[in-house]
Amino acid sequence: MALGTLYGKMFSQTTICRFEALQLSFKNMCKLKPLLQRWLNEAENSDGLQELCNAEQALAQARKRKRRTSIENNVKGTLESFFRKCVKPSPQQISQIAEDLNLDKDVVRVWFCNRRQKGKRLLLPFEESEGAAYDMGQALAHPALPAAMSAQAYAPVPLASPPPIYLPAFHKGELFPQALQPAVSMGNGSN
DNA sequence: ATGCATGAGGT
DNA sequence: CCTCATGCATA
Repeated sequence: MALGTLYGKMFSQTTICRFEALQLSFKNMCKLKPLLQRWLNEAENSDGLQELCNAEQALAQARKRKRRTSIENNVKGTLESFFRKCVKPSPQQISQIAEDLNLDKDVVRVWFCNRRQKGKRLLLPFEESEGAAYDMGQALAHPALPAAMSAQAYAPVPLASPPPIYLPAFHKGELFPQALQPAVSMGNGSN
């Protein structure tokens, strides 16, 4: 709220949380860091006193948002398997899947959109310069999945040497360290 | 902390 | 329709 009244930009608990957990895209984090850091600095030296800046949340949400449909776990599992076969199904395939699972077409479409987005925010940071425009959909989480995906940009791994490119179970905090460093110094309030 | 949703900007 | 940045609603 304070952030909003001070810089005009308001952030939700969701965004703050995802920022702290480094679960935003690399670009997104870079954009947000300066703002959050600036706010944090001022909030510290100012002896916390402007916290009282009114925050009228004229929740004039006249918009009728669709209620969050809850997908059952077993159904999610099925969707996951479909995703592994094809990360970007055609509208027709989506309709098909939707019918199979007895779900709304849009729900399935959005599920795939979100699934792809989820996969990207963790992998993108690894992409080094170069024109390495892989389409790596989900290299992590599946150390064993030679799927039939039309791998077109993957290393022409001969045979006999398991390529270590499948990063072993890593943690969010181990991703882009150069960006993490400055971020870490923000959180600890003691010293 | 996260899952499903919305909307803006692009094809 | 997609990607991306975001967030309401809920686990």
